[in-house]
Amino acid sequence: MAKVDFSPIADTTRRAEIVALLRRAILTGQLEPGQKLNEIRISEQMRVSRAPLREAMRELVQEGILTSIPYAGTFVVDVTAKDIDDAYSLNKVLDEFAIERTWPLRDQRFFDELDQRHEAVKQATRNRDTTRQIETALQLHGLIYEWADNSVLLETWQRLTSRLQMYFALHQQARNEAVPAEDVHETYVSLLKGADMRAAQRHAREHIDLDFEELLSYARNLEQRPSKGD
Amino acid sequence: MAKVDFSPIADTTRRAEIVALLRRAILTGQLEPGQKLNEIRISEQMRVSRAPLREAMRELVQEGILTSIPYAGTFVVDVTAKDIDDAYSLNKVLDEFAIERTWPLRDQRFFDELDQRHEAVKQATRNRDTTRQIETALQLHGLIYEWADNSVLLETWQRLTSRLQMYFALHQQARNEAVPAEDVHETYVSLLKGADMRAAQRHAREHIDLDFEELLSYARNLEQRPSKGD
DNA sequence: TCTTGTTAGATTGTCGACAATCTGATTGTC
DNA sequence: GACAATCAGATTGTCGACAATCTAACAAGA
Repeated sequence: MAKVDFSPIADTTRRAEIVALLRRAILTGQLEPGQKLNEIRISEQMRVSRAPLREAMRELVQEGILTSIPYAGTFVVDVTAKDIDDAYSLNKVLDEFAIERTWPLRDQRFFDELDQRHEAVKQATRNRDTTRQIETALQLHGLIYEWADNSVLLETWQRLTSRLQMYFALHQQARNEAVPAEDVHETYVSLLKGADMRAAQRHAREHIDLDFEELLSYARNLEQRPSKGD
Repeated sequence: MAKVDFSPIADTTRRAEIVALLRRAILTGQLEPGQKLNEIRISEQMRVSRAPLREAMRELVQEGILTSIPYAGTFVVDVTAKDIDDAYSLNKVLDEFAIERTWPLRDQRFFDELDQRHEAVKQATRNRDTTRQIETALQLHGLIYEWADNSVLLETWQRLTSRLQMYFALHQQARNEAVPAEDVHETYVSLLKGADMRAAQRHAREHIDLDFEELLSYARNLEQRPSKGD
C-alpha cells in the first residue's frame, strides 16, 4: 500500500457550509456586533431551507459568537470591553502554559511551520490585506497551542480566538489608517526558536499586551454606542 | 416601585428542555460514552419532532459532550485517558488563576456560599447519593470560578466540568463500592477562608490530584474496551 | 396625557414528509 | 470460497407549511 496521508474528506452537509459562511462573515466584521440575523432572509440568500441554517446558528451560539433569545432572534455577540479584558488576562495564563508544554516538543517541523506562518503574516502585511493579516497573525500565535499536545487547551484557545479575531477585525476596519508595515513578530519567533523558555513566556505576555491595549481602548470608546438592530 | 429582583423567566422552548434532558442523561452516565443517539427513537420518546431535537444535539456537540459524523449519527463522546490528563493539567493552571482572581473579591457572601455548597456535598455524602455528590462537589469547586469575575474563565471551566462530571459519574458507577464518607473538602474550604493565598493554590492542586489520579487509572483500564453501539 | 387593551404583521419555533446517504445482506460471477 | 455488484432497510439531512410568540401601531378609557 502506498504511504499516503489522506486528509479527511470535506463535510458534505449544507449545515457545515453554512457554519463556515456565517463564521467568516462574523469574524471579518461583515456582520456587526449586535446585528440580528433574520432566518428567512439569510436562508433565501443562501438558497437553503431554514432547518440547516437554524442548526448552524445553534452551533455558532455555543461557539460564543452568536447569542440567541427565544422568539426574539439570534444576534451577533456584543462583546464588551470587560469581555476583552477577561479574554486578555486568561490568554496570558494560557500562553505561559502552552509555551511550557510546547517547549520540549519543539523539533524541525515546528520551526518550519513557525517560519511558514510568520512568512504568511509578512506577506499579508505587504499586500495590505488587513483581514488576512489578523487571520495569519492569530494562526502564528496559535501554533504553540497546536503543538502543546493538549486537546482541551487547543479547544479553549480556539474559542477565545474567534471572538478576538472578530474584534480585531472591527478595530482595524474602524481606524482606516494603514497597518504598521514593520514586523512585530520577529522577536517572538526567534525567542520560540531559542533556549530560554522563561524569556519566551515573558515576551509572549508583553507581545499580546500591545495588541490588546489598543483593542481595549477602542472597545471602551464603543461601549456607549447603541447596539445595531436589523 | 417595589424593590424586587426579578430573575429572567425560564426558557420556554422545547429545544431548551431537550438540551437539559439530554445533558443530564449524559452527565449522569445514563447514556454511555460511544453510544449512538437515534433521532427517531428519542424524538418519539420525548413526544417531540426531530427539528428541535436536532438543534439541541448541535448545541451539545459544540458543548463537547456529543460528537457528530455526517450521515452516520451523533454519539456520546468517547473520552480517552489522554483527554482526562489534558483536562487535568489545564485545570491546575486555571485553578491557580481563579484563586488569584477570586482572592481579593472574597467577602461574607462568598464565605456563606462556600459553606452552603460544602454543606450540600456533605449531605449528598450522608445520603449515599453518588450522582448528587459529584454534582455538588463540582459546584463547590466551581465557586472560585464564579467569583473570579471573568466570564471567559467561567465559560472555560464549565465546558471542562461537563466532561469531567460525565467521567466521574461513570467511574463511581463502575466501582460499586461505598463512597468515602469522610469529608475531603474540609481543608480546601478552610484554606479559601484563610489568609494564605499560595497555600490555597497549592492545596487546590493536590486536592484535585487525588480525584484525578483515581479517575485516570480507571480510564486507562477502559482504553481498550470496544465502543458501545446503538 | 398617560396608561391599558387590541390587533395585524412579521419572525421564530415546531411539525410531518421527502430526499440523500449509509450499512449490511444477498446475489451473481470468477 | 472469495470478491464485486446490487439492493432493501434504516437513518440522517433537508424542505415547505403551520403554530406559537413577539413587536409595534392604534384605539379606548381614566
